[in-house]
Amino acid sequence: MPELPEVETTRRLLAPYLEERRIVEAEIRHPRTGRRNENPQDVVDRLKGQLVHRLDRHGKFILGRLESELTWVMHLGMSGRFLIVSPEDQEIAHTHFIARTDRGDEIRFIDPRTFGFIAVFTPDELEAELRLGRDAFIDLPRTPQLAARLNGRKAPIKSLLLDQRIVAGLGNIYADEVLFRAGVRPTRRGGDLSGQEMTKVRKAIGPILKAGIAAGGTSLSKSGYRSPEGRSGEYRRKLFVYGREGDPCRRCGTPIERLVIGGRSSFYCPDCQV
DNA sequence: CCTCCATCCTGTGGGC
DNA sequence: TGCCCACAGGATGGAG
Repeated sequence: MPELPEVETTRRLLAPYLEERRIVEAEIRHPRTGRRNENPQDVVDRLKGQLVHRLDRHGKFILGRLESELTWVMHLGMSGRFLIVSPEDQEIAHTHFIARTDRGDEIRFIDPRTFGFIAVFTPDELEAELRLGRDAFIDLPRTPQLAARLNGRKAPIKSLLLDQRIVAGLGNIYADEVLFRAGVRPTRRGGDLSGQEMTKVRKAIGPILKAGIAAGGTSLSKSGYRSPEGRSGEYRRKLFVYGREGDPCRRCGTPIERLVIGGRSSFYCPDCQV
C-alpha cells in the first residue's frame, strides 16, 4: 500500500523522534520482519547503541544513517506502519519490531502481512540489496535519461513505471494517476512513446507525488495506510482514476475502465488517455 | 538483459 | 446476518 507519498509522510513524522537520537533497545518479534539480514538477530545487534544521524528516503525505503557505516533500512511492504508511543502503552496486534530511544520514545513497527522488513546493512550489503533507480521525487531524471531507459522496451509503460530500478517510488496508485495526467494509456509499450508523451509522463510525476505528500498520502480502506500519528491520508478524494472503475472521468465524464496489467489493477480514462 | 508469473501473508469488503 | 472468496498500495526470484 505505501508508495512514495505514504513513505515520505511516515519519514517526516518519524524524523523528530529519531534524528540525533540513540537507539538504546531494539527487538525483532517476528523472524520474517528481519529476514533481509543474514540472521534476524543481526538487526538488533547492529542497531543497539547506535546514534541515528538522519532519516532519509530512497523510493519506498526509509534509510536511517547511523553513526557507524551501517544503514538502518525500513520498508513498509503492503501493510506496514509505524507508531510512536510510550513504553507503557499497550501493544497492538502484529507488532513485529520495537526500538526505544534515549529520549524514552518507543518506535513500533506493525505489519499484518509481513511483506515489510527492518534491516541494518553494511555499505556493501546496502549496495547489493537495494537495486533502485533515482528517486522519483527528489532526484527525478530528466526526460532524455528517462527516454533512454524506456527505449526498446516492449513492456507496458505502467509496468515500467512500477519498476523501481528505472525510477524509485511510484506504486500502483500513483503510476495510474501519473499516466492519467500525462494522457497516456497504461497499456502502451514503453518504447513506443513519442518524445512528447515521454515529456508529459516525466512532467506529471512531480506534481502528482507532491500533491500526494501534501495530502499525507492515500488511505484506501479501514486497514489502509496510517501515519505514525495514526492518521489516514487524504489523497483518496483527489484521485482521478485509481479505484474509480465505472465512475465518470473527472475531466470528461466518460466511465473509467479497469484492466489487469502485469497482475496489477489498472485504471484509466479511455477518452483522455491515448 | 527482458518479460511474465508465482510467491510470500492477513484482513476486508462485496456478492450471494 | 453469515459465509466465501477475490483482491489488496510491494518486491523478488526463477523460468523461458
